[in-house]
Amino acid sequence: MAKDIRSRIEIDQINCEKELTLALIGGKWKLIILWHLGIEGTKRFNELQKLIPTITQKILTNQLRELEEDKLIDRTVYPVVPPKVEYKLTAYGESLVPILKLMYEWGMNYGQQVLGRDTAQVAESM
Amino acid sequence: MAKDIRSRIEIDQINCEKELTLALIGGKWKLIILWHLGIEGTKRFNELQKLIPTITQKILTNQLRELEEDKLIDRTVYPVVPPKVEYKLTAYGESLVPILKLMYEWGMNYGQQVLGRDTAQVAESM
DNA sequence: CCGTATCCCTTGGGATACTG
DNA sequence: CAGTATCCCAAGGGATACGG
Repeated sequence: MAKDIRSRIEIDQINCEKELTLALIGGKWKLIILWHLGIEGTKRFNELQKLIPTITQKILTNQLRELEEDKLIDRTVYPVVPPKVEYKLTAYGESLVPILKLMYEWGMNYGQQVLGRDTAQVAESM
Repeated sequence: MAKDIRSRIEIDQINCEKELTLALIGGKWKLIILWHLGIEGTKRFNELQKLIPTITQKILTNQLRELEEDKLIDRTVYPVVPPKVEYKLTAYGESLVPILKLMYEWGMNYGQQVLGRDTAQVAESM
């Protein structure tokens, strides 16, 4: 059911479908989350937390919930103690990866040419 | 000089270069502005205002200023009365258009499949 | 381990009015 | 025509603490 999604992103206020895309990836941490899941595959909650040290638990949960609601990631709960929860991209999420890569390349170029920032080491670490 | 840009988008807090890209296009109206300038070419201030009826003058000015600061658009002032100001994409702005088109296509697909929204008429109007 | 529940605060965006 | 100048608001994000 798409009702929740519609309400979350206020679809009536979207002028064009590219803004819908932006609305889905526009959260402060969503790009990194999608990137890690896209490049490195399935991750547990605390693995993501280690990969993104400055995010708080609450916000990580929040961002993951929204991505799940928007059908970009899947959440799998294993009924064990202690809890184990895994996140991975859906087909929709996967189809977004090429765009993320383009954004990455464009941003790297821009960073070097306009900001004079060499991003080689960042590129490696991601 | 890139100092202003750095400070505006708080470059230290960018984890990866795709977030830099997001930071540049992430304003509420920037995608539409870039789109119009990219597809239809140079526009005057009030032409943009007519194309985006629900934006206020202040916000339009603000978004245009930021895009200009970030070297994505050029602003040309003609010293005439009444004033005439034209906006158009820079080379950097142009290089962003393919990404916008991908976002547009992805969003249209997503809209149809996940939200069940037929976006044909929107597509025509843009 | 993987979350919720509170409380707080900044920032982006907006309504409105005025001006060279 | 193309802007500033004020004032205002809601929402997203964050610090911290607690729970199954």
